[in-house]
Amino acid sequence: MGKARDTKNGDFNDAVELMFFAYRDFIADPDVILAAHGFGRAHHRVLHFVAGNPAISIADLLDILRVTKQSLARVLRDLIDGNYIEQRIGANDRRKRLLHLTAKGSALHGKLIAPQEKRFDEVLAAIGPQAFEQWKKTMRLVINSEDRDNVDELIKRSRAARTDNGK
Amino acid sequence: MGKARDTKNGDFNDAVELMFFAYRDFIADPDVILAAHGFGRAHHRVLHFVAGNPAISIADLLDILRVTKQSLARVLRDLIDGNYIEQRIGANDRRKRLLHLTAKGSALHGKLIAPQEKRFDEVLAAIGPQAFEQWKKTMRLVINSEDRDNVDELIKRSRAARTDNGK
DNA sequence: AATTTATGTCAACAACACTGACCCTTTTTC
DNA sequence: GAAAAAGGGTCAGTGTTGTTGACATAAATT
Repeated sequence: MGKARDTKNGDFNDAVELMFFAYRDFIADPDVILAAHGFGRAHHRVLHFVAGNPAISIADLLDILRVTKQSLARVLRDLIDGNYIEQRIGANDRRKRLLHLTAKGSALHGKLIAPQEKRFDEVLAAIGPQAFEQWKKTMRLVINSEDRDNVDELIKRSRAARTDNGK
Repeated sequence: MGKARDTKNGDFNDAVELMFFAYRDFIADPDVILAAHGFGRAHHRVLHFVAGNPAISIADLLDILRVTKQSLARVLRDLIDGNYIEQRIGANDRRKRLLHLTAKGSALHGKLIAPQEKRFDEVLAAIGPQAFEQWKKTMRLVINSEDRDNVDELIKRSRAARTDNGK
């Protein structure tokens, strides 16, 4: 009932609004490019996580995306048929179909992520590297605590994948 | 091609990943509650923005949600029929159907937003009020520049709506 | 040899978005 | 006052992306 408590609730509500609008604009960027290729956001997500996790298995990809394999199969089929992604049979375990971007897939992924990185480039320019680092730490805390380590790993792998490609 | 440039690109890619996972968990919270009521995320969004903008018109709500009126109509029908939202004919302009939450709608909205506010309460506890404010400023900059003032307005109205209800 | 794992696929269904075409009522404009 | 514009409602059809459930195949493990 005190003033402090009202302000506090307001803070959290603000955070909820900001999450909605920031994500809305962030995700809207690639839509135009996707539509030109006849793809949707589901295709984008697959492309993105295969880009960041070369040689990822179907099961691991399902774990990241948290969708059913039937749901993944549809968009993955489009991407494989369109020569954006290729499957390689696992050397150790020949049951696994390890996913890789083709040159075509890598090019599309680059186009899709460009406006999103540009968006954060502008944010960084506005607030400086220190505040940007703080923002990233905060965003990490928004993630479920039990998943934070996994996300750390994903980000690490994604960095490595980018360096390997000399990108 | 220098080391600094690689690191910089890595930063932006990190930001993209963080947006994805943070939003995924953030939005997953209310799903269980929604499912129990036979509602989906579209219902949640309508409920949320009517809560924050009492007496909002259909056109203004469409502008926030950025969906077609046919798409809105379906979920709005569910919410009105279920007595979560009521329409009042505009006093000045009798063409308008101004939307309000009923007590039932307000109660459901409260239940839906609770886990999300709790999530940010924990973030605040972890990083402190100053870093939290900085995070909010940064998130605002992630929003399209032409929309930031509108979001400021929405947040202001939402605060006012909450104070009026003595919440 | 039997079981489990990794993956693929068929079928049906539901939520939520879209376009396009109308309609009615009310307000504004000429 | 008539015509046009604005606000809203609705019907019909379609597409993407998600779901369950069932079943199939090949390869690895027990």
